Amino acid sequence: MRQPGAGQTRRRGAVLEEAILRAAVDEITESGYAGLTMDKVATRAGTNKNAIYRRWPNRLMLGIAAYRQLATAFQPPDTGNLRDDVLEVLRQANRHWSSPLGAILRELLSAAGGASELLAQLQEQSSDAAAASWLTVLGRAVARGEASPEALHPRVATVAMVLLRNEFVVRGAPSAPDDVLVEIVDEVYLPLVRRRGPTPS
Amino acid sequence: MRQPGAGQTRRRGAVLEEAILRAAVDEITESGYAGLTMDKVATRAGTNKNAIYRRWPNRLMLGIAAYRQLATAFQPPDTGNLRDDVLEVLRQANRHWSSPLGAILRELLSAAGGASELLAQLQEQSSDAAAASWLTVLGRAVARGEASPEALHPRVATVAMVLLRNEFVVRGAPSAPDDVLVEIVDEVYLPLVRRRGPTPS
DNA sequence: GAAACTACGGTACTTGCCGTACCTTAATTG
DNA sequence: CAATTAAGGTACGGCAAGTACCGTAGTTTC
Repeated sequence: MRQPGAGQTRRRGAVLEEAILRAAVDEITESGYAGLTMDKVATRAGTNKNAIYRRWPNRLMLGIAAYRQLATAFQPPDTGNLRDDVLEVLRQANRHWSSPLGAILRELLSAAGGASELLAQLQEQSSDAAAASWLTVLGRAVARGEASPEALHPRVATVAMVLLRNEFVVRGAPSAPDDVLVEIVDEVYLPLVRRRGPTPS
Repeated sequence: MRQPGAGQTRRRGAVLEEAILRAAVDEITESGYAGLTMDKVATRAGTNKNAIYRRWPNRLMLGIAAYRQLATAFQPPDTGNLRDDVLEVLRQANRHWSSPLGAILRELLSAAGGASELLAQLQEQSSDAAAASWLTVLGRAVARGEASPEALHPRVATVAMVLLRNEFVVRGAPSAPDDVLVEIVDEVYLPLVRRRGPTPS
C-alpha cells in the first residue's frame, strides 16, 4: 500500500491508529467479523500486525472497536400514543438487528461468548442505550395515564426488547416479521404495562 | 489404543459410532466444547478422524450430538399453586443453565452463531421441551381459575423463560440469583398471566 | 468359499490465522 | 546531534480443522 520512495512520511500515533481503525471498519463491513483477520487489516492499513497488537490486545477487541465506530444511538419516538411509540422502538431495534451492522453485533456477541467484561462494552451501546429509550417512552405514557407507574421498573420496561432480542439470539432469525413485533406488543407488552385492574386474590 | 495382535476385532458401524460418541461426551464433559478437538476424540475412541468425519460433517455437529446425549427432559412441577409452579420451573431452568451442562449449551449456541438450522437441534431439547412445561403448568392454573386463558398463547406462556435466558445469553452471568427469578415472576409473569381486570380504553 | 465391496486404521499433509519475536529504520525528543 | 521511542519487515511457532491416500480387515454376494 505504501509506495517506497514516494516521499511518504511514516505515520505514528493517532494518525496510524485511525488508519488501522478505518481499515478494520472497512474489513468488518465487507466481510463481517468472521472475515476480519489481523493480516488483512494490517495490509489494508498499509502497516503490519505489530502496530495493531500494540493498540489492541487481540482480534476481538479490535472487532469491538470497529463496531463501536459504526454504531449510532437510537432516538426515542414521541407520537403521543403508547402503542405507536412502543411499536416504533421495536421496529427501530428490529431494523438494527436485521441490518448488516446487527449481523456483526451478533457475531461479536457470539465470539465474546459470555465474557461479561467484554460484553459490557457492547451492552453499553446496544442494550443500555435502548433501555433508556424505553424508560423515556414509558415515562411519557405514565404521565398521560396510559401506563401504570410499576411499568417503570427496568425489568418490566425492557420486556419487549428482550423478547425481540430472543428472536435473534436464540432462534437465529435474520429478521423478525412485523407480525411478531405486533404480537409482542399486543399480547405481552401492553397488557403488562397498562394500568392494571384490581387483582383477584 | 488398540493392541495389535490382541485378538481385537475391528469395530464398525453402530458399535464404532457409539464409541466415538461416548468419547466425545467424555471430552466435552471434561473440557467443554472449546476443548473438544477432533484429534482427541479420535484418540480417545481408539480410532482416527476419518471415522468421525464419515459420520459428522464438522466439529460443531459432533458437539451438538454429544450435548444431546447428556441433556435430559424437564419434569413440570405440580404444587397446586401457580406461583410455586412457575418459580419451580424457573429454578429448574436456572440450575440447568448454571450447571456445567448449561455452560456447554452456551458454548454451542455461541459457536453456532445464529445458524438457524443447527440451532433448531438444540432448541428442540432446551426451549421447546421447556415450553411444554410452561403450557402444562399454565393449563392447570387456567383450570383452577388462577390464570386467564389468554396466557396459553405461546408467546405469553414462555415470557418468564425468555427473560431468564436473557440473563445468561446476553449478560454472561454464570448463574442468576434467586432474587432475579422472584422478580421475574412477581413483577412480570404473574401480572401478565393472571386474570386481567377490566382494561381501560 | 472366493471375489467384490465397503469401511476402518494409520499417517501425513495442507490450510488458515492468531499471536510473538527480532531486528532494522525512521521520527521525535532533549 | 545523541538517545529514545515507535513503525516496518519478515519470519516463525503453534494449533486445530479438514483432506487425501492407501493398505487392510470385515461384510456381502453369488
